[in-house]
Amino acid sequence: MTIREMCEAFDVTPRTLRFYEAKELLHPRREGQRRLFGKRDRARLKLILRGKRFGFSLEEIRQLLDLYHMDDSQETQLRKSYALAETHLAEMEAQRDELNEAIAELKDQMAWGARRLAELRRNSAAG
Amino acid sequence: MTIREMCEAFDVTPRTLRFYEAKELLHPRREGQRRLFGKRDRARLKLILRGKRFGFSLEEIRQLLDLYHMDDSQETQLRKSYALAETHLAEMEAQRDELNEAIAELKDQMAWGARRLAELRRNSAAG
DNA sequence: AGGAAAGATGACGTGAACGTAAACGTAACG
DNA sequence: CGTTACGTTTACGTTCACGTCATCTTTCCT
Repeated sequence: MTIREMCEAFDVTPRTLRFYEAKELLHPRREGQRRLFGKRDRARLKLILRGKRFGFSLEEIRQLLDLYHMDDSQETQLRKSYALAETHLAEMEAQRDELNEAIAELKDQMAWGARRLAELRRNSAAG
Repeated sequence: MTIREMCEAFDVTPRTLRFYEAKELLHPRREGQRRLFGKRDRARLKLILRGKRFGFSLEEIRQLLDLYHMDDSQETQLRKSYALAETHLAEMEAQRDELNEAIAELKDQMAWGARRLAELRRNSAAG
């Protein structure tokens, strides 16, 4: 996959992909001097963009990415990755819980607003 | 509440609070020239920090904040706020769903890692 | 061969969200 | 009455995550 195809598939700019490579979040292979993105790169980019939406920094994401290819690691590295994963999992679950709470509160506020609107409508109908 | 108390209560710096005021996210009243933060400011700051954790920009948060005091608004403003709230609610629910998916995937990866670790342990015990 | 299109590198620019330092006010303490 | 502590404004500095040229190859088309 060329850089352009990659950009269209994920709605990012070439600059972004080169930037991610410079930051070692992506490692496209080269054909001559051109970048070629494979299946693995697409999987990683998907995770990167997801991580961003959750508010993780690129550096945090870079570490997280290693968790998704713990394949050929030594036990020491595997343990480190696993521990990091536990931390991040806890963070994500906490964030989900807080998000649910925020959603509930926002719904409350909206219900209140809806009542106010209905009330205003009744008054204008009466007036 | 003084700025210092506020900082300790929410673990932010004075600079941050002044910055939020400059951006019109907070409106502490003044005693002479000193800032005094009330209950309302604490509620707002809580929402600000929450919003940040969910990846919203300060400008987005500023708009969201108005949703939480739709009290004395006119119908037109109330409708606008309500519509904005619906948009944000949808975003937050989408984010929650994606977060749940991400959590599930990460758990899968960790289960896989756990199996690898167990396997390595068996091998070293055998060796 | 000539020229547009796509991709690469390098360098500088930018907006968001603060950090940090300078210079000043003031209120309490010894 | 000095100084210590906390607060203020103003202004410039910094980090992150890219955007935006400028310049240079490589490739593809006619």
